[in-house]
Amino acid sequence: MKVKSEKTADTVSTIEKIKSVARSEFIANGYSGTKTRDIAEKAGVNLALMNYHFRSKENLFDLVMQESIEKLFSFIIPILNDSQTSLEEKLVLLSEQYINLILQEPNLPIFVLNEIQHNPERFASQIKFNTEIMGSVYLAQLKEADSGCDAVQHLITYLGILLFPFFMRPVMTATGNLGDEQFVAAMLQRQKIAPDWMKAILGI
Amino acid sequence: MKVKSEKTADTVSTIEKIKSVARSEFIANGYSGTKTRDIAEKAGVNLALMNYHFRSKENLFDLVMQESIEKLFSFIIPILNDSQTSLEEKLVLLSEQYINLILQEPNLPIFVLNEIQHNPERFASQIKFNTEIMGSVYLAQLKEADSGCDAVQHLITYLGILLFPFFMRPVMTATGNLGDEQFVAAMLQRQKIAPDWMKAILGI
DNA sequence: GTCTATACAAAGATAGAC
DNA sequence: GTCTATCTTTGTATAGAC
Repeated sequence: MKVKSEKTADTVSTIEKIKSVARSEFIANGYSGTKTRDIAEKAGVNLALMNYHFRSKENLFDLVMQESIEKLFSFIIPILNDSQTSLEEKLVLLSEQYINLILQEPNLPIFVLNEIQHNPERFASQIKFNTEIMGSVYLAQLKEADSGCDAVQHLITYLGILLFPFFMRPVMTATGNLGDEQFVAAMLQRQKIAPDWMKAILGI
Repeated sequence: MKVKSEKTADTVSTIEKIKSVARSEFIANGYSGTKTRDIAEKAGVNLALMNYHFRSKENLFDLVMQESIEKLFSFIIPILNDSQTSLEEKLVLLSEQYINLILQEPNLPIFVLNEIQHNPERFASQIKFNTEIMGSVYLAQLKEADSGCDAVQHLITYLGILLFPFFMRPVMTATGNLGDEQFVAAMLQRQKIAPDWMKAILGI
């Protein structure tokens, strides 16, 4: 029984180890830029183990994508659908929590959006944009704040204000305009100002 | 002489044909997602011809990247550095010309930024962010308009307002929230409003 | 100089024996 | 769970036809 539980524990940790390395490799290099041998090597496991636990590279990738899409989109849904908070409060919450989240994993947005672009129909079903976001309290509040412009526009704009700097990060840091620490500092500054910017756009 | 000029013309068109297909393939699938055989097939040329005209896949890719970076970044430099136009005029010009440009090639931004992220040091030298953009008249005018916040923040914000919707496009269209035509319509609407949004942010 | 057919090597993923 | 074999894909090199 001791042996058996150890085996189970090892199996779980091996699977998690592979998934963990796969996640960082896929996010760093994309699907086609990632080699299964690299994952196996960095996870310290035998190459064939990946095919034993997961059926294929594609399968493993789908797991990572599902997690990543969940993290990037579903994460904000509770904030968007809280009927107790005002629009202003939602803007603050979104800025705080979203930027904190992405600072932990700066390449998550471009990874997810890039892979979706390469394979839109494949991942479309996993994105809960229709009901949870398009029918959210947040969108209704945006519509109320500015009936002159489509609320979806404002939705996208605010996401862009919060996320786009992370797309530009490699450009800024690689060209030597910004150090890594300076980028983080800039994002923390942005985190505080962003809600005011959005309110200015909405005229509230 | 006639023969020679014809040969030259054919050569050019073959090279251009390959480059043209390579461009669209690389932009659609990224570097590692693109196979040389696909390029050859879609260009209707023999596979070995690619290695004859260009030395390698990497070489061909570098040409495409150089063009793409030029298109995405250097394109706006003349607008940014025109000392004859006001900040408000620059905002309008940027919105008009940038959105028109990207509507022609909607996946250009995410392609370029994604590849730069995969290989920052390699393409850093090609991005003229230091002098031409960081030292631009536009940035000085932004600084003048809002001394309370770093002008680079505003630079990034406006780029995000103009470009980020294109990153979200596959998400919107694939989930059935937006048709392709509706997306274009939304971008044309945004093209008109974006300068006003930015002025609201700047408080001018 | 331009293009084709073919061959080769390396890397990839997967399957099956142990 | 592991190791090895295999089969496919992919990038590149060569030899020669036009």
